[in-house]
Amino acid sequence: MVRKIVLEGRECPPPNVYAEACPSRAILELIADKWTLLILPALKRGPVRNGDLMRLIEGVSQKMLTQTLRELERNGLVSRIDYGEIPPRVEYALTDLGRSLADAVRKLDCWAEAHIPQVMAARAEFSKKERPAPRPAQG
Amino acid sequence: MVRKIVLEGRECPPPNVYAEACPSRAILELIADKWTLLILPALKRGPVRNGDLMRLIEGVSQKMLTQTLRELERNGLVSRIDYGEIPPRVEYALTDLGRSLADAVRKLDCWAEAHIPQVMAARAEFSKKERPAPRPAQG
DNA sequence: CAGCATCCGGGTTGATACTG
DNA sequence: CAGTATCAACCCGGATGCTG
Repeated sequence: MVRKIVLEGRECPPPNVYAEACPSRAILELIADKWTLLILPALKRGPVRNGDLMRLIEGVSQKMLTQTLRELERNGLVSRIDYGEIPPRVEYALTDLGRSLADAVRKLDCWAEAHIPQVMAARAEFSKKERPAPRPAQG
Repeated sequence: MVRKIVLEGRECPPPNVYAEACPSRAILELIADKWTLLILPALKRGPVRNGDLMRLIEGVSQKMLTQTLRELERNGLVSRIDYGEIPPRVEYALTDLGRSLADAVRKLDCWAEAHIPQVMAARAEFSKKERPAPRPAQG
């Protein structure tokens, strides 16, 4: 039996994002952000304004929203359209690059929503397992 | 007409993970973690030992590895198999639930790796845009 | 080898106030 | 409305030392 970890394979073997120095790691960390995971699919609807995003994504602060959007813009996933009006009117939209990622991200969102029952059940199960002996103290 | 339903299902409208109170948000935040994004696909290869993961995933500390694995276990995505041997031997594997998520997560990893050039290019472009006039002073 | 407890520095986040 | 600036609080995450 070869107990060696086989790296390369057609089906699923993960890529080499595991290398700390690889740029893909940095990109991955951009994606591994709770606001990114919410904002990206939200933009699939089409150009959205700042205020609309604020209202849509409950719990996000103005600071984090802008910050995340900037980061996404910097990485070419989102485009910012400033109409130069007064009062200000700015719209955010997915770029082609962003769209290709938003599809994958949306799947995660859907997964999260679709598997709430299973996860909840697992948590309950885990609690039980963790406390097999409720410390009978003394008799 | 069934068409409308099909369109809604496969097209983009994001789900209601946007509600702060919805459990899916909590689940999403579990996913929105850089180590989760690396560990999950890593387990697709089959049961893996702690040490192997440490070596595979560069830069992860023992603490974060265990911590993340615990969290994944708690949520029913990963199963922990302790062989009760000495020296200790523990293996981690995906549950069915975890497997279904790992597929989606792996796509993100692949995306990150596949789009390095585009992202790099976008960053360069962004830098230029941010500094349109490098203050040429006078000619 | 697997994993926990502890300490602690710093990055990240939220609140608030302010601008155009 | 969109966005910045500032500050304090917090939590994350690394390092270390110890256990079985």
